[in-house]
Amino acid sequence: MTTASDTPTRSRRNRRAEILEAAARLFAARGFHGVSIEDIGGAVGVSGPALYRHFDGKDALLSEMLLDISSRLRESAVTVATAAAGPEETLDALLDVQIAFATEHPALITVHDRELGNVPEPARRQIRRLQRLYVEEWVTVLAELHPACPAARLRAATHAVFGLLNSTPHSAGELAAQDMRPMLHAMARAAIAAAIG
Amino acid sequence: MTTASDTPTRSRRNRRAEILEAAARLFAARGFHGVSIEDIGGAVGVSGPALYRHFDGKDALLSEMLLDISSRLRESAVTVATAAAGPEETLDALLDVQIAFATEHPALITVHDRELGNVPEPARRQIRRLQRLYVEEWVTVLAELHPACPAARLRAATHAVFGLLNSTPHSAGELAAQDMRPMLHAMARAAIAAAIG
DNA sequence: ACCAAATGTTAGTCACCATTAACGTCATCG
DNA sequence: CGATGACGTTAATGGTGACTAACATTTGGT
Repeated sequence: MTTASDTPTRSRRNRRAEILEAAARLFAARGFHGVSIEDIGGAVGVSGPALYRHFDGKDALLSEMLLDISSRLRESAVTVATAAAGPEETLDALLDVQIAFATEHPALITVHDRELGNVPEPARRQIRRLQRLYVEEWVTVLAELHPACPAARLRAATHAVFGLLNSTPHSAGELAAQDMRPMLHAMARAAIAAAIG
Repeated sequence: MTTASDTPTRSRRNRRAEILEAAARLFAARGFHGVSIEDIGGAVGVSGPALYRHFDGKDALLSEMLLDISSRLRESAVTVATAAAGPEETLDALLDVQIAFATEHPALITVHDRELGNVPEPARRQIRRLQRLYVEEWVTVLAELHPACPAARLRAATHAVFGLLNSTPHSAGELAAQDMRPMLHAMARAAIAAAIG
């Protein structure tokens, strides 16, 4: 109804990506089971079963979406962690990665931490693994900053910080991104210091 | 299959509450559309359409659930705000209310900020209103602590703090509640100070 | 121009699910 | 007792939605 039938040339280009993006937006808004194949097709200008030319099914679409998100996050974290000067700088860089992702792709973040339960088993394990590795990247850095703190506490604090940073989809529109990002960074920094300091 | 058929006397007592509790757990785990009436009935030992003796339908059940949650939160906030000595104490009390609710009823918190979109219109508006009033309770207190800070920033910071506090369902089992609660309080306090200070 | 792969379309099919109907049971209260 | 209402049960019913089948159309390589 709104988008999609722009240029007929673009259609051939990256339908897959277009579908994934539209599906993410819809899943974030109404939940996996609240969105039909027809809805997703309609959002990109094709209708219904055309999606089966690009994906094995609705489950496969979700699996690929979450796998992509968790891969990207983890990869960014690894890059940042290896290229860093010290734990303080690494933590700042990790925060920036997560904040950038959350503010630039709110729908992906929303889907990422709501819909894992709907991913069928082969992929679910892998996504969980990537998520765990991502968390461990944070925990490692935090442990360097405060070796005496038990790992369980560091992990819990990390999840709390994710909750803080991933709140952007909920407060969309309240504040401009240019104001939101440094505020989130400062809040997260202070929260971490309070948790493990 | 698991619970429910304990005492036949308890059955007559509070079926409604039992149903609401089971439904909350299921909705939190699989999402509103991922749970069938049959599932909910089965979870309390009756099967399927028996629920219609207690609720007008699946939508009505969700509406009542969210209305109850937002009412309880707002009422607690009002109580705390009127009985308080000063803004600092009020803020501490508000934090304790939210932390207690989030750690004691993780399923309710999860449903509360995921499923509003599935509530039909008469109730949706009312729930939104209660949620807005709850947020305003926080914003009012924060404004007293820092009058120069623009309201939009206070609102965004409040949402971020909710994200932090409501992260408990995600980090369930990492840390004992007795350790988790003061840590969340300290993190939230520090995050607020960093945001508006 | 011709073939094959890619990409769509529309019309089934089949399962699931919310809701209703029609029909018991049992306790309470007159 | 006997009726009434609370609470359940098992069969429809009707709609929706994922997926498949059968049938175009386009397109790029030869």
